[in-house]
Parts: sequence; structure tokens; C-alpha cells
Amino acid sequence: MSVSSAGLRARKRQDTHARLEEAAVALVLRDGLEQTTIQAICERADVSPRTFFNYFDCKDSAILGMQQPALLDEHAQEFLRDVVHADAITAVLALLQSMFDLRSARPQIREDRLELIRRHPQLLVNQLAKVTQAHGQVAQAVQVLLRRDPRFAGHSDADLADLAEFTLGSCVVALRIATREVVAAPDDLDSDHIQQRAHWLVQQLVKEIDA
Amino acid sequence: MSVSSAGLRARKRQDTHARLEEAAVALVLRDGLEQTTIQAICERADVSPRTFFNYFDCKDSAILGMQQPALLDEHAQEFLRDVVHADAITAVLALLQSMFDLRSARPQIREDRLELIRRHPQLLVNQLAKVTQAHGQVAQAVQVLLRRDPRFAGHSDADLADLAEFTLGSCVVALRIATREVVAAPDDLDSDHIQQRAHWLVQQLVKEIDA
DNA sequence: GCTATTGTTGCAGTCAGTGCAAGTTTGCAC
DNA sequence: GTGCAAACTTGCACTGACTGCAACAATAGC
Repeated sequence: MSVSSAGLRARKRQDTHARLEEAAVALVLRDGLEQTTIQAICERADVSPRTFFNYFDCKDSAILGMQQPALLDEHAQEFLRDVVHADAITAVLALLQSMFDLRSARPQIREDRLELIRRHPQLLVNQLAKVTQAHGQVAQAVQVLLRRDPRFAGHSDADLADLAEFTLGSCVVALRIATREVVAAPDDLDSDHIQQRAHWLVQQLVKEIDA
Repeated sequence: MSVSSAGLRARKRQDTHARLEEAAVALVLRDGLEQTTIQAICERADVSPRTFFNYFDCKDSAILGMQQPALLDEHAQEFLRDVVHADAITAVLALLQSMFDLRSARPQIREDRLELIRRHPQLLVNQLAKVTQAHGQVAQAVQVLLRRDPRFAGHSDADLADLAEFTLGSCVVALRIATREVVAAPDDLDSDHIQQRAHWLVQQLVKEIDA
């Protein structure tokens, strides 16, 4: 079962996907976020502008290599079904990192993406915001996770739903800030560092509340 | 100093502003969010489409009556400079509510807005997200607030900046969820209820972290 | 090879949002 | 009230994201 046995169609799809990602990253790095049009990306990737939207739902998704929203839902349910973590925060942070994994791409693309995040923090804000919006399916997966925790046994479904959404939202914010911070210091790029920093942020929040 | 003494120019501006808000709310309520175009809003408000952008930066802002982002910054600094609250979370929640005050409009508009939030939760997500993005000035105001708290005296500026942004982000999420929840139960519409609910969410988050 | 499925593309179109320049209205000082 | 400067409105032309549709091309599986 070598890679080439995956079928011609599937390989072409992967290839086009990769070319679009590469083109998006390279052009935005060279010309800037606003200056790069989808049309330009398509020319470089040698596909029709219309085809672009068969692979990504918007420009930002191509730049950061995010999957389509619908796929995020499935991924979330699958991920949280099995994994057992120390606490819900850790589990959700891990989920988010697995959705939006800066390590997954080829080294060159990865380095370029980090630079793009440095130059355009807005990218991270916009893309991570999508996780929150994604039909609430992700939040629902978190709710299932919380229900397994005996400390939340007494809560109503409505309370648990709100709390799940809030947990997800807060983790998104923490991960965004932590990523930006850690990315700014190139030597420290490490998913564990990002996670630690995000976790630290949540812990500090505790201190603000009961004064 | 009656209202009419405010100058003709200022009064006309207020009037146009109000007409645009009314038109946006009425049309979205009647036709739906996607179906309502800026052009239609302008026709109803009897102004040119080009003029719309002298008052709002996008469609959603008109629908919910949000001020321009630049004004939000000033407001935040002013608000947090004087007010002293029990804790930072409470202060930030109060700030956000003052920025985005569902009570401020005329009764009819207000009721319609609540219905629109019920029908299109996305409105709240998108608009409150802007607060986070607004040039970081709002986050900076929160940082000043945190620095006044002796419990955070030992932190570096970088830590404090991150923590301020995280605090702001979490409060935005909490307020969004709490607003949607409270708005869904029409009898309970009360800013205090929203604030209590948001505060409760943050408190619950604490319980998730140290398992 | 034949056929159903899947992917690509061009086309035509809607709509948000921007810059510019010309025209109009208001504020204000004299 | 005259005249000038500032603020506001408007039309125009434009860019660019994004969508639906229908024709065409390529692949998979038999």
C-alpha cells in the first residue's frame, strides 16, 4: 500500500490542494494579505478561480490551510470521544490544536505560515473564530465531554450547553493569544509551549474573579 | 439647552443615523439577514448607498446599532479609567455591556433587535468579535485596569498584556452566550441577569481546570 | 469499452466595500 | 447677510469575494 496506490483522482486532489496552499502562502508573504487576490493564487496554482472554492471556503482558509467547516465537526466528535485528559480545558486545547495544526505542513510552508501570523495576527482571529461558529457541533462535542465529569453532574442540559460553549470560546481565545506569543519567539515554537501558555492564561483568570 | 439647540447639522446627523438603524432592523426582521441588502436599507432610509458608510462600517453594525470601532476605543479608556468594580471580570463585563447596550434604543427597535438576535445568533458573534479586534486599544485599557490590582503586581508587562486580552476575550464570549440565553426568555430581559449569567460562566470555568 | 461519479471550468451575476471628485449644506466670523 | 471654510451627501467607477448553473473532462469500476 504505497502512497501512489491511493488512486489517481485522490492524488490529484491532494496535489491541487497542496498547490493552492503553497501559492496562497507564497503570495501573501510576498505581496501582503490585502494585495493578494484569490485570482492571483489560482493563477500561480494553475487552477481556475472557480475551482478554488471546491477546496477552501475563503482566502484565509487557504492561507492557513484550514479544513472546511463541515469536516471540523466530525473531527471534533471523533477526537473527544476517545481521548481522556486531565481536565476539560486541556482536552479542548488539544482538540483545537489538532484542528489547526501548525506542525502538519511541510517545513517551508510551516515557517512561512508562522511569519504570516506574525505579520497578520488577524488571520488567527478570523480562522479560530470559525471554530466557534461551526454550527455549534463542536460545542456539542465539548458538552458530551463535560457530562462525563462528575463535578458537573448536577447541572441541567441548558447550563451544560452554555458552559460547553463558553469553555470552547475561552480556549479559542487562549490558544490564539498563546500561539501569537509563542510564534513571536521563534526558538520556542512548540505545541506544548503554546498549550502551557494557554493553560496558564485560564489559571490566571481565576484570580480575577473573587476579589 | 434644549435638544433642538444642538445645531441643525448635528440633528440631521442623528436623524439619518436613526433612520438607517430603523430601516436595517425593520427590513432584516421582514426579509431575513441574507436577503436584506445595504441598498434596500438605504432606499428605505432615503439616503444614498454611499452615505451608509459614513455612519456604519458594515451591515451588521447598522442592524445592532454599534458605534464605529474608533469610538469604541475612546469609550473603553474613559469607562475603565474611573469605574471601580469588585473584580476585573465584573468591570470588563460592565464595559462591554455599555458598549453594546440593548437598552439604549427606542422600545420598538429594542424589541425588534432582541428578536433578530434570537433568529440570527451570528449577529452577536460577529459584532462582539469586533471589540476584540479593535486595534487592541480596548485590551490595553483592560491592562491598565489589571495593573491596579495588587495581585498582579508581580507580572511582567508582556504577561499582563496577554492576560488582559484573554480577560477581554473570555468576557466577550461569556457575554455573548449569556445575552443569547437571557434574550431567549423574554420575561427575564435585564442587564443584571445577563451579567450574572456571564459571571457564573466564568466561575464554572474555574472548576474545569484543576482536575 | 461503457457508464456513473466526480471534478473542472467559464459565464453571468449579486453584493459588500472603497476612492475620488463634484456638488450641496451648514457653521461661523465679520 | 455676505462670504468663506468645514462637513456632509452623492454619483460613478471600480475591485474583489463569493455563488449557481450548465457544459465539459477525467477517473473509477465493471
